[in-house]
Amino acid sequence: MSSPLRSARDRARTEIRSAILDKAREHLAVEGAAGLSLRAVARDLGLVSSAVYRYFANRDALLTALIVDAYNGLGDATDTAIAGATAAGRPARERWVAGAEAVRAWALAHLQEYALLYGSPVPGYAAPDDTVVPGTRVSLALVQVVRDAHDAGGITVGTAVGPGPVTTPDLERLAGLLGTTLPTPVLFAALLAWTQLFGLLTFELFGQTRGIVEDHAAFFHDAASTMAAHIGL
Amino acid sequence: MSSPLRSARDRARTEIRSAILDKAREHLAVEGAAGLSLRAVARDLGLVSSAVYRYFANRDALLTALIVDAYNGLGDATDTAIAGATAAGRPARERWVAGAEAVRAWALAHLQEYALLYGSPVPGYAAPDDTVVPGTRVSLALVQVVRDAHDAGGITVGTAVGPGPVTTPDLERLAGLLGTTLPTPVLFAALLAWTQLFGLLTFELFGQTRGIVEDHAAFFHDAASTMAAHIGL
DNA sequence: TGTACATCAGTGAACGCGCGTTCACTGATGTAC
DNA sequence: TGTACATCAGTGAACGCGCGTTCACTGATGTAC
Repeated sequence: MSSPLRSARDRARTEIRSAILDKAREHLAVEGAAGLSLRAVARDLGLVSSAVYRYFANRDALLTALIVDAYNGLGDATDTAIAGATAAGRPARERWVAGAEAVRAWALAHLQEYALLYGSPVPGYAAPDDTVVPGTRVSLALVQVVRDAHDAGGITVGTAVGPGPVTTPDLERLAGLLGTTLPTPVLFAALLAWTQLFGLLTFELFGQTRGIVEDHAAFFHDAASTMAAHIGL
Repeated sequence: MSSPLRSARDRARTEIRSAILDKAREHLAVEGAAGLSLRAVARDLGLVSSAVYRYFANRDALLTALIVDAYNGLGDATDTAIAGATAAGRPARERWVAGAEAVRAWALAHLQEYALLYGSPVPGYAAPDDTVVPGTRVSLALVQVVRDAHDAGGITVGTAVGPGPVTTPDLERLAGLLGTTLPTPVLFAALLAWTQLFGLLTFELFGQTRGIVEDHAAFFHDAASTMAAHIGL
């Protein structure tokens, strides 16, 4: 507290906390969330299982930390990709595709973490509020591309079918929540693209498109471009 | 074998087998696939755990039976809905939407079974070949609507962005597999709609759209119509 | 129709396993005087 | 700078739990003569 440098105890604390998280991520990658065990993680670190309780209140707290980190990793990857495309002066559609492909790249590299975020809910685990904000990062990054394009006048609304009379108020509420003036048909298309993006990834990662799609990267690229086109980018 | 009526033993066998499956489905609905336990199922049926092994070789065999039944339940529901819409003389787009909404209705009524089929893979479980054919039923039912419409000349291809040069051969291979002459842009759009349909459902069921979409039924309806429009129905 | 044997559903005990969490403890690190 | 006390990371044993699977067995059902 009084020292400008953190104490040895303090340093050790953060280091070991990360070591636990890293090892837990390793286990997650092999066993999945349901098979993640405090005891196994402790064992692998040469710790006694009860020692982990100095760092995480219980198994759920460890899971929550993993979820928050995963959301942030995904958020960072997407932000970086979009920022890069923006810096390179790429048009909105390509920025959107770059963001989408960053999501895919992260998901492929972190399969079980992706499953933790977007797969079946872990039975008996209720995500606490801490996970909400990091969880919105990807969606916000992607919708920001659409907002920028719209602000620059670069969106042509021409979707065949838009939202119906029941869905429209829902979208207006959402627009208010986002503090944006995006027209509802555009927001509708963006929402659809969002669900499609993750639907596609989930199918690819969980093996539903096995035997149907061969070149997943190419298919994803074409799909992402199509989504962007539907949004009007 | 010689008797026209099945023996008491035989009847008991099929009945108890179904009782085990029913109880397993109940447990699945509460605990999820990872928490499904042979012992708990046996206990609830007043059986000793080892007795279950007279009916299923092991836990994985039980899971497989649940998966096959679930795929068939979903397939039946979809077939019935589409057949009903066809019998009522509804146009192709409405037939597609009817099929999609049947998938949603089934999924809502069988959340954990849906998760078993389309959620995170169960760690350590590899679905055997028996599950492949039932697994394709929904997709085939939906694509059949598109084929019928195409055969009747009812498809207007006008998608903004189609498949690229890498994806096109993939789609031609798939068309061959299906034994259809659907143009690749239509097949591409159908594939996208398929992934979007399940992406949307997964988001709704797993709570990703909580706080974003209020009236899920209406949103789904609008989304399904939009997908159909993108296919050209 | 009656008897002898074969089949097989269900039993109960056991094997060997891993899990999350609690708790009194020890000894090293940090802090206040 | 040195000492006394407070903090707290890590220990090791224990509690109580549930799991999948195997195996020798019993007794009822089915079958062949």
